Amino acid sequence: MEGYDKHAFEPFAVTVDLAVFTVRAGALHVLLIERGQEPYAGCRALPGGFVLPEESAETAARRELAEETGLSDVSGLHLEQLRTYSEPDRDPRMRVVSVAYAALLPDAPEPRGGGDAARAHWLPYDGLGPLAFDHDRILADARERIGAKLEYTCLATAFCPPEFTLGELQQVYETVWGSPLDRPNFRRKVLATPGFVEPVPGAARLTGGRGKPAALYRAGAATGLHPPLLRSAPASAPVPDAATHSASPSPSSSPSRSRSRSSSKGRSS
Amino acid sequence: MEGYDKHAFEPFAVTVDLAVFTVRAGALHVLLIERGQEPYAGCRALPGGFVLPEESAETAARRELAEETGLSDVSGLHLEQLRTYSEPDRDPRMRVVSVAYAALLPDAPEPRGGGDAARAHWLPYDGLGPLAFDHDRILADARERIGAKLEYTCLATAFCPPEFTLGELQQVYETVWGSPLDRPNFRRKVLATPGFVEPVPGAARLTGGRGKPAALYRAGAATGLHPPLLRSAPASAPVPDAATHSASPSPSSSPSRSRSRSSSKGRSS
DNA sequence: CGATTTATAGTCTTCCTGACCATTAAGGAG
DNA sequence: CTCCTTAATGGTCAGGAAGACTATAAATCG
Repeated sequence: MEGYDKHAFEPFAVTVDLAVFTVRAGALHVLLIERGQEPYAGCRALPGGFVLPEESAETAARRELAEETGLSDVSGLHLEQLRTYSEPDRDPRMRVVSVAYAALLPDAPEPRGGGDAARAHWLPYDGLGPLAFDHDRILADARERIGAKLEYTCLATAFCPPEFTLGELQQVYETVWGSPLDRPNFRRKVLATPGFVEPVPGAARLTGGRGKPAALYRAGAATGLHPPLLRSAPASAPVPDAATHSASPSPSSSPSRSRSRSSSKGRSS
Repeated sequence: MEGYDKHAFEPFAVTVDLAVFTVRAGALHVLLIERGQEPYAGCRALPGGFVLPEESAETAARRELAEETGLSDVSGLHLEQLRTYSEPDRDPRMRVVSVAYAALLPDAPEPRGGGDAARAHWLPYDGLGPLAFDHDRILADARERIGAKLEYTCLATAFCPPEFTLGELQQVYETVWGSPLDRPNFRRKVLATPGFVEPVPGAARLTGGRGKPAALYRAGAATGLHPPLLRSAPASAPVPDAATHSASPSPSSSPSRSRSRSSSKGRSS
């Protein structure tokens, strides 16, 4: 980072690639385009494009998000930088460095609008064939990142419409993590976290028909989640077993008597 | 990510910037260079450099790490991509996109060796003046990332030499987090986590002189830490208090008896 | 030697969570 | 209308993890 004039440097093309997720019908969906030309013609790929001369990558990502989804206002959507992919051979034509972003959408309207949006479609994450370039890896990284952030942030509400039920929120977790959660426990945890959700006063929604109507909630002001809401088995970083460890002396403390208190966490007025 | 031939695109310079950390004398130190020329002449900056035509950013980062530290073998060091900084005006001379990396070193030998290494020096993280370019922000992001990863990974051992005591490991946490930990509890947690550390059979080290010799440990095979070892107060994602949140139907429950105990983290007395 | 320092070994209590069971409030079948 | 099903909501209970200590062991220093 010094002496620009002295060293020769290669010019790179810089692009952004977007992993755009939504939850539809209980399944995780991704926004993909079908490539019309070589290389990888006919293959699916992540939406994306070049970073323009006067743009930051962040700006370019949000612009592309608007173009590809056809949505007029993407300012409220969650968009976060994932990481940058820069293998020299990741694009056979030339040297392209790509900054990947992950975005979350509440509902999943099929993209419509001019130009780019027409090419994009929602596809279920599971059962996707191979994607163009290194987009398989980008997409897998994106899913893992989102799954991890659900644990210790309030990000899940980004998948939900402005008003939602706790059942819908729970389904976000179950869909992204791919494992079911206990409903009462999930409820308890969410409601005990100050600022995660706030109830909509008199509202309730009939949940599609059968069953008791569910109360509606809005996203709260909190962004972090302490303590976190952990997945049972970590998908990304499996603890390598350590079969022969001799730790944990087992406390064997006398069983504490019934706890009458309700004990929520947030307080501390 | 399509039609390269049809669109004009701006060539960017791509660089890597390194936030290299170590723990020395109980304080977090960073490897910095002093710039010799404009812009920001005389300012401190993160080490870094251009990504070469046939390199990935990862490769470039490791090469720069070797060059700037003067170490002959950096293959075992922890190096992870942080994020990419691409504001159009971040370098006044030209359009430069920088991929930032964070690296962790066990001990902190003053860099020596040819060329680049001579410019680099360890400086305490606390009390640093402003850095060149947007390196303040990169450095702050790096520290936050490392602090967060200590919570849910076994990363802390990357700051330690091959054999270390639990006291040294604890000091890593305390230094990066900036808050003291209870020693017996820390011990219990680390030893109860399979694969975090493994004891070196007959070894013990006199801890600088006074006190009982501490047992030596090596880093284990585990990478993840479940359940995590949480900081008490999140520095990065402070729950926005939610002063006026009306959520959580309120457990009523008479205000849980004042916790008579100290409640602050540092031990009392 | 005793005092100090540091490592290590417990104890106890509280809080969080997973696994349940119970109740309420809707719709649908007969 | 009544019973059954479905889903939301409200509880209980036991076990585990973590915070807050107290106690003991093994070195060095004065």
